[in-house]
Amino acid sequence: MTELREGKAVMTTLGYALLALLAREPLTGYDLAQRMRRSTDFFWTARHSQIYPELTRMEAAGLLTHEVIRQTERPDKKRYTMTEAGYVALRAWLAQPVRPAPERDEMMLKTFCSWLIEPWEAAPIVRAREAEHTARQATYEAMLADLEQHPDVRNRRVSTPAFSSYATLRRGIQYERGYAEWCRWLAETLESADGQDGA
Amino acid sequence: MTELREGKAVMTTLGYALLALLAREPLTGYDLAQRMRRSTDFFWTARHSQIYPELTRMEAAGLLTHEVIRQTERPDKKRYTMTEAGYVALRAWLAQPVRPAPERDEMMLKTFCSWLIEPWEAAPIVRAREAEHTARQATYEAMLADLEQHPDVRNRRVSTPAFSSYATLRRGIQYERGYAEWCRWLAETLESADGQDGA
DNA sequence: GGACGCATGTAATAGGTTACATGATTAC
DNA sequence: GTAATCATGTAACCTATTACATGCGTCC
Repeated sequence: MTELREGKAVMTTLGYALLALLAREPLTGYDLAQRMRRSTDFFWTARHSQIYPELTRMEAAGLLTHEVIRQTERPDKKRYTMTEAGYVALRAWLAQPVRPAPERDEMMLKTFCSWLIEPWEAAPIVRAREAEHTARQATYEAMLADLEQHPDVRNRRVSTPAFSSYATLRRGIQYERGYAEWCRWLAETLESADGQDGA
Repeated sequence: MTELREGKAVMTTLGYALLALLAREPLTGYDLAQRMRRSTDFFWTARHSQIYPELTRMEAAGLLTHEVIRQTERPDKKRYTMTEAGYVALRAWLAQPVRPAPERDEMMLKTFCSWLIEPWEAAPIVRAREAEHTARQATYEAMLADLEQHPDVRNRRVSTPAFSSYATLRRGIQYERGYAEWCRWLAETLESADGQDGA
């Protein structure tokens, strides 16, 4: 049996994020980097500079294998495929409880000291965030509309990749909608309070 | 004029988080560490090992000063107070747009590959998260009830620390409620799907 | 007697970002 | 010509966590 952690190579969350994507289809490091750059539909981000070394480490640990795809018009690429050991590791991780994540939200931090600036100064920043969240909500909703057509989603076949994507998307939409709503409330409060409440 | 960044000491977000707390009242490193350990009511976390050196750096940059409070029964402590330069720096940061934060949510990551395990295996993990978010929602709601008694909040005096705390708390509650709701939906779907949808 | 709270610090390591590096093809 | 996409990698740096370190007083 090939052991997973030889020297001191313990799995990182990034590693599991890569496995999460590779569990669905074989991908190259470049593909993975693209999916992890902007967190649309996916909930973990990383740059290629972090991904390439991680893939190498994971392959050394026996969780992945790769095949080189030679190309003439473009650079050659490595397509990574999960091994059985990879699936075992991912399933083992899934069964473990979720570790509480440290909350770090710059918008909230600014809101916390928004009393230091004038309402008319603060309001536009809040409005900008509102627009961002509303836009992302719209993007997610379009993706959801597509996914809802999928038979696995319609039939609530929960043990399918399509349903899992559907579940995360629902949370994404809820998150963006909620954030946008809160921004709207705060912006309106700041705007209406402006004038009658000086520094 | 005392310059803020002499060598290469640029402000970090942690620095602003510390200023955000110190803008309300002078505090010791220990006090700050306590407020930043668990993100109840506050939205930035850090350990004391990160806080103490940062305070030293910020004082060197002229944003803070400290006075030693001698104690006999307990160790002496340093109480940090913001300087005018500190307020200027914090306000300047506040006026800048919020940088988009990388989304990293382990629960979402697990949901994304929940199709790999049986519904009856996934459901308890989701239920555990639901309980956590519901509990935090309750904590925040109790804090909100208190804050709503505050005259600055009742009169919508937005340029007060009390109102700023109120605004962040509202978002906190909304966040926890939303997350809990989504967990409930997912858990129920997984539980009801169990049996009629095998691997 | 041992754990916990007060109170401050440093050192080692892990995790993540930015920048450096290369090189072909395609689109404006 | 200039930028963008494809494709992979390394190096330097910054941020954050874990662990090490000290020492007194109180509570169980």
